[in-house]
Amino acid sequence: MSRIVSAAVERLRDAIDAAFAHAVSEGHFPEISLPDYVIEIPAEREHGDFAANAAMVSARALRLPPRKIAELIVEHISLNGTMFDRVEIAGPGFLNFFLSNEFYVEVLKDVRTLGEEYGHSDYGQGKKVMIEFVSANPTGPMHLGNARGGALGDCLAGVMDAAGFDVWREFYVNDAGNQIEKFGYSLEGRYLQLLLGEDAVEFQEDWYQGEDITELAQKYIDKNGNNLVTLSSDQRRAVLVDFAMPRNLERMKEDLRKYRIEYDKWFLESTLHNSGAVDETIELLTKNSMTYEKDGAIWYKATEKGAEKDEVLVRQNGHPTYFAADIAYHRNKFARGFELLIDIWGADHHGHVARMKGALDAVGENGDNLKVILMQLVRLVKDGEPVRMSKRTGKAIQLRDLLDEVPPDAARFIFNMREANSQMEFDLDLAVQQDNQNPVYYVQYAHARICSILKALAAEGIAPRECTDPELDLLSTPEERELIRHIASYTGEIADAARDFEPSRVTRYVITLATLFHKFYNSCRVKGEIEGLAQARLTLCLSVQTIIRNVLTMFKITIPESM
RNA sequence: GCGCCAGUAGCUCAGCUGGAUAGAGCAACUGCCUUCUAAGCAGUAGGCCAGGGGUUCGAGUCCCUUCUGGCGCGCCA
Repeated sequence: MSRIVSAAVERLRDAIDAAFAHAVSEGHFPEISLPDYVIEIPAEREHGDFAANAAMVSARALRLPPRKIAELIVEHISLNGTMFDRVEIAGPGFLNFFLSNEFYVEVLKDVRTLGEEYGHSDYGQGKKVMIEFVSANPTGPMHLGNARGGALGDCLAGVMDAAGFDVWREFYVNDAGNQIEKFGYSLEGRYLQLLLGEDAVEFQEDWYQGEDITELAQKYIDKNGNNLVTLSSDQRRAVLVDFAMPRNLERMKEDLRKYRIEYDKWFLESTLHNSGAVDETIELLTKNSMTYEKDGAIWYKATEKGAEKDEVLVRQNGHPTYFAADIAYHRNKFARGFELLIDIWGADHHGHVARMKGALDAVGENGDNLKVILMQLVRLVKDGEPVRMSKRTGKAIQLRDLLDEVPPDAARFIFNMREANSQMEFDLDLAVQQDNQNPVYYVQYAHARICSILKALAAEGIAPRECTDPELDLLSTPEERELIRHIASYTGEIADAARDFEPSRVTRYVITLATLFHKFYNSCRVKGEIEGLAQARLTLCLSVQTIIRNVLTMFKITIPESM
């Protein structure tokens, strides 16, 4: 478990607190406790490796100028046993601390020891977390939003796993309810039109218009002919849905596999209806006085939980709504032992979030244990122009269209460069480019370069070996120091990304790591240096290589040895 | 009308619980390969952080307000 940075900060804080207490005991300060202060990494290198604002935040309480307080703290501080060897007072009263050689040496030894475990932590304490993502309707192909949701959910799962959560990936299949009804009518319509002619059925406007429906109907005919024509409409639709939906699901699984997404479970909504879980949930809400009847429907008192209006649970026609089933589904998740539920939804569902949390409270669960990540829309751009339609089908861009053009490496990486909650532009030209500015290549290239160094040295009979502390101390150029500091912050970055449910933090982290490595590469050589320094730099290269591998593995992106 | 999200360089976006002179990539211009991969690096230029108030030692960050954009407000999901 790499805790070097947090341990360093912790010990620094202890030292500052002790210095303050010491100064109080000598009567320099009144007997008050030090207010909360921050230890952070300053923007400017000259301002040290870490800076504390303790003197400034306590100025008012102590009725002393910040710089005077800072001076007294510095006079009484002991840096023995910390990872720092120097402190300066700067600006309005910042305490700027400088890391000692010991820190840099320890970081590199840590990465070497931990290897592929480097970056992992017990931040999540083994908490069982379910990430439900994509969950596209099985009535048709997946769209571009599903592409973003897939990359986001799968990579978040990787981050949470690394941060010490017990992660489960799930896809909720809406194989019941209204849209399945509509799916049935749509299939039936096309089926009859194909056999009896266009005018046999009036194809309703709100049915599924996509060509995939016609294709499925045609497939059924190819296989079974016209055996449904004489059946009742109910029977016909049931047979067609039973035929078509598994095919749609299979196709979705196939597309997602191409996208390198595998789920622990595909959960069928129909099982909730069949098992009585939906009815039971409605009964429970009724028992808790959270429902009433109006206009022949059963309503949930959402307004009692702060919502603007109440919601229908059971329609006039006796069918439960999506909302009712969704409450039952989330109860089911908790019942299976998941302590934290993460749902990834399109931002157009934001109105549903508060309702869902409130409803979970209403059935005796804690709505706070549901975290909904809202994902803003993606705008596809090509040649600087927005792309709405697929060239191939003339219809809205599908996940499949995207993967036809963009390699999964690039798609997964680019979708995770932006925060979920920001509208993003997906530049097709950039994603497709194999040969220049594509950010995923930038990172992969750093890895390939490291492999290349290793190969070049191996050709001269030089193999990496463990370095002594004095040898690692040789890594003292600004580029080397900067790189090592960034390496040290990796574990914390993973934990922060898990805390914020933001895998994009890790993406940006690894881009910066690649940048710092490329800078190092351009200013320092490995091959040809004296043996000790060459080995120390080799250790540094291997550390970078380890982290790039860990990140790309976590994000399921390929790791090329040469490019 | 009400609600949610956003507005930072020409473009796409960072800016961690408020901290010191606001950053990166792309696009533009200038340099760097007889030496470990130039898919790289160094440099120049580019900003009233949408506008206006406020909170405080200190605001891109917090509060109020106006403007602009996206999305919601179904017995759809």
